[in-house]
Amino acid sequence: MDYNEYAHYFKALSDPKRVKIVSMLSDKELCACKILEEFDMSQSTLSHHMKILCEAKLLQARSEGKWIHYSIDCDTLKKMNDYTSELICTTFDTNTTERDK
Amino acid sequence: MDYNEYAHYFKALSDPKRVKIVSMLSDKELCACKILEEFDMSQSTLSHHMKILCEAKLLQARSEGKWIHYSIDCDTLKKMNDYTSELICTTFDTNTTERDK
DNA sequence: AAAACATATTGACAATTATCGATATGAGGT
DNA sequence: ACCTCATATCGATAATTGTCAATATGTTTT
Repeated sequence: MDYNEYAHYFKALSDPKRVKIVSMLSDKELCACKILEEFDMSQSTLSHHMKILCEAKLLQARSEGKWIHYSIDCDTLKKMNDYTSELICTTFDTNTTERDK
Repeated sequence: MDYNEYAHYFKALSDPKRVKIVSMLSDKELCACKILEEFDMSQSTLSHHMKILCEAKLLQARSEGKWIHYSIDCDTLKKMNDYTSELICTTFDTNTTERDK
């Protein structure tokens, strides 16, 4: 387990605006200008957030003319999902006493 | 969707040491002193990290004598898991062209 | 070539964070 | 009562982060 790698993924989602951006991309790809419309934030700030999400590989970017289309990088999301799955499955159940087992 | 709530969860795991702490608790509960043994960190710093994890409800604490036993809060982990699951399932597949469909 | 549009980068600043040593609290053991 | 152990809190500091305005880069349109 590379703790740094996972912390990097989670850090990318540690800001509510970035959570919203990723959620907006759940079922489609969008260019930055469309994403910006949903926020009260400067263009440079959004660009900064997109960079963080791409560098953490939560998003992937696809250039087309003057637009850059962003979408979710499923491989990374699957890794995050697997991580939390394992924590749930193997967790010691503190709500169950020895007697109950 | 409360973006603040989810950002709070993810923020708690945005530090590699906290990822390690949560992983250590994947199959058992541990007191802070046992966790501290695995780190090169002061006791006050660990206490700070435990507070962040508990306040984000990723961990729960159980007092017993002079010890405090920490364990994973499954409800929150399930929420995080569900969030990433939805992003994976409903994601627009950018690796598939219109022609392929 | 110039204007317009989409995005990235730079430089600055305030707010937040991780860290430590020192100290406080609180529970058991002697 | 005192000492020890486990944990929390406080105060300080260096590093990181989110934000903006200004500017740069690159593409399309006129």
